[in-house]
Amino acid sequence: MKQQPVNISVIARRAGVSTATVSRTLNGSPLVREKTAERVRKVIAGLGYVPNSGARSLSSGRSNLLGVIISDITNPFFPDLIRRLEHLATDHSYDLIFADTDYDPVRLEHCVQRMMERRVDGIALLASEMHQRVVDLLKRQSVPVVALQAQLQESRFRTIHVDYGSGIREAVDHLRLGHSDLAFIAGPGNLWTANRRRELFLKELERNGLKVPRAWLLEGDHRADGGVHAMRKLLQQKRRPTAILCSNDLTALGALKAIQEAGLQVPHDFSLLGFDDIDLVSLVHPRLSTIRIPRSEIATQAFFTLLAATRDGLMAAPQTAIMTSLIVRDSSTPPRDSNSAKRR
Amino acid sequence: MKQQPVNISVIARRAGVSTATVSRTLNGSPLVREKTAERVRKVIAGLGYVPNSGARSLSSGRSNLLGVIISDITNPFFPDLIRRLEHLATDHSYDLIFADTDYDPVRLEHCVQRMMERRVDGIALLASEMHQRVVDLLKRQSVPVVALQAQLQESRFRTIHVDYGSGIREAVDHLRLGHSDLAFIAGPGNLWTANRRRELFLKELERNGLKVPRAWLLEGDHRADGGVHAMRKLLQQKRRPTAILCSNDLTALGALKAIQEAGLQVPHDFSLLGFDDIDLVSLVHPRLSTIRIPRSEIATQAFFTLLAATRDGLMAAPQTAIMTSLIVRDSSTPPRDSNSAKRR
DNA sequence: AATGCGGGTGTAAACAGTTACAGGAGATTC
DNA sequence: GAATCTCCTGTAACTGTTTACACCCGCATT
Repeated sequence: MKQQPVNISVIARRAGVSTATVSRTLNGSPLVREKTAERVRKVIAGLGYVPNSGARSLSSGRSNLLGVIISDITNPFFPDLIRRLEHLATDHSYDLIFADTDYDPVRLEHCVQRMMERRVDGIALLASEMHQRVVDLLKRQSVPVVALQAQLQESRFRTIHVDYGSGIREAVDHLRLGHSDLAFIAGPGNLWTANRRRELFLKELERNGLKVPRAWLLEGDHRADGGVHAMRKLLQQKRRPTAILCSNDLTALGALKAIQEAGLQVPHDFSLLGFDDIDLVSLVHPRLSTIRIPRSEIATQAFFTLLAATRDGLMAAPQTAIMTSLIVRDSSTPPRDSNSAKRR
Repeated sequence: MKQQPVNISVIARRAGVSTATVSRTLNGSPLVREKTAERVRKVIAGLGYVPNSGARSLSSGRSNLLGVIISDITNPFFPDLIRRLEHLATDHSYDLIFADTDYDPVRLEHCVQRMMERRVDGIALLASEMHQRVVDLLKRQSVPVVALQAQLQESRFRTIHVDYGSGIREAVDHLRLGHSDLAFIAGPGNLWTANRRRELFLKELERNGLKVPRAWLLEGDHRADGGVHAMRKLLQQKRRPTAILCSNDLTALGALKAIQEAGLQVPHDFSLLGFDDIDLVSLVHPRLSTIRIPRSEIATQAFFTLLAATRDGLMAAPQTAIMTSLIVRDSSTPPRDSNSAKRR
């Protein structure tokens, strides 16, 4: 004697109405008399009925699911982003299905495939280790996509434009006055966003008549370890830079660790700059100066872009560029000519 | 002229078979002749057909979805856990739907509700701000649940038993030899796990004939800020402890920051111990000693417990207790009588 | 009295799969 | 030569909702 499942028709029978009326009540349709709706709601509460969203999306064509794909949830930049996204989503009665590619393009492909099987209403593609296969997959189905990069020129994909340049300019301006020997620890070579940052950094230096020796242009992996290793390599060289800019904060934290292990000090021996402005950087000692990327704005823009793409298709989001900016803390010496009031 | 959707019957028609055969091919049933399956697969690839998992779970009764609920993805303890869980899930062709309660019992309730609507095959309840309403909700539906706490005695819920005691014992033993003035910065009072840790800590001290003055028993919030504030309060007191144990690593990091801001040093002025062993603690200077909770084991046990609960219902997981243990790094002075070889 | 209107409700056909059951075609057994 | 078995395939019922459409009823207009 299997207990019979509580579905919409059981509710309908018990409330003495049709399934249509129950459905309408559930969806807050104005086409139900308040008195009827009340009765239906009472039965629902009484039986502890929980609508089946699978069936729901099957017949309505909308899944109320959003897919989020990131490279590495272990990087504190992402949890924050996800949290914001999740709150936005649930506030609009969407659920989030989540995937971590671990920087692996093959995993990415599988993620996308699975999300399409779930018929997600949109995908926020916050990883940047792209693959042509993935792009093809996405193009084939017509699911809205927002990505963090301009790399996806495919018409249909909306992209969130982050202006790394503004922050990098401020950073170089900030350092230039006290330093002329700058090093850069880049991110992994297969990440679009990492390459972009390096590119802009070099371009900005050039604009200032500076040049980075090959040996001071290192590659990390956007994790702390990469920063440690790169910095150790830097410390082994006879000639050393006086300031170091990193492709992200974790890298900078790793570099800081390597510096401290070597018995040296920041900012006395090196000025150090991160990128992202994760909360962590103001927790360590000295607190890191960094280029802030406003995560919350990214989440907001990603979400509403997707929302706009699903609802009717009208009203595209404003799509303003997201600006980055320098946050000066304690890991970088202020330019020599700054007034002493700025020192702590 | 709307383009017609590619569904299973289109595939069937094109391949000259019935939908049943396509379905069977899709699910790798041995009841299809290899030659037929091959033909079907070719058509599928040709049309770029993506099965609809909503419809799938509607008729099969299994959603291949797992829900994960945590309190605060911003706490580095969780991303790691989630990552592991996600990898396990995708390896077994499950998807993860994710929710962050933000320590709010009401959010928790909504999460659970939404997950039940999705007909998840199981819920990993990794948050501990429980509510009777939630328990009732879960009891009503018969969805498998694993929780991180013994609080849920409801027969049906599987729980993962983490033995905080073992690590705490080691920690107190470690500190006892050099210190007798211990303070504890607890977690938020509505968290079961936090209360448990405090309780066990006090019990362990008592066992050693020690006692914590009321003023040295502070409450944090399991974030860095809480640690900072608690530590500042501690620093204002005339009489100060010589060692501080914290309810989690973020709290300890906050405390460390407050100590350093006050111009004091760890471990010279205070020994400091964290809890969790997030990667971060070996990134700061000095690296924190801490009580390790093996996250990966928790994820593994959670996942396989759920898996066992869905598949047939047989073979319950081993359910061994997960042991915690002390990891000594640089933030705690070794006991006075230890030989000097241990110093760095 | 006929017509129109609109709010509230029911009927039944989708939606896209899975799967119990039936059955056909060969091969094997009696 | 019939019965049985095995392997493969098809038919159709079923999963739980949404929603287009039809309909009814009471009221206001003509």
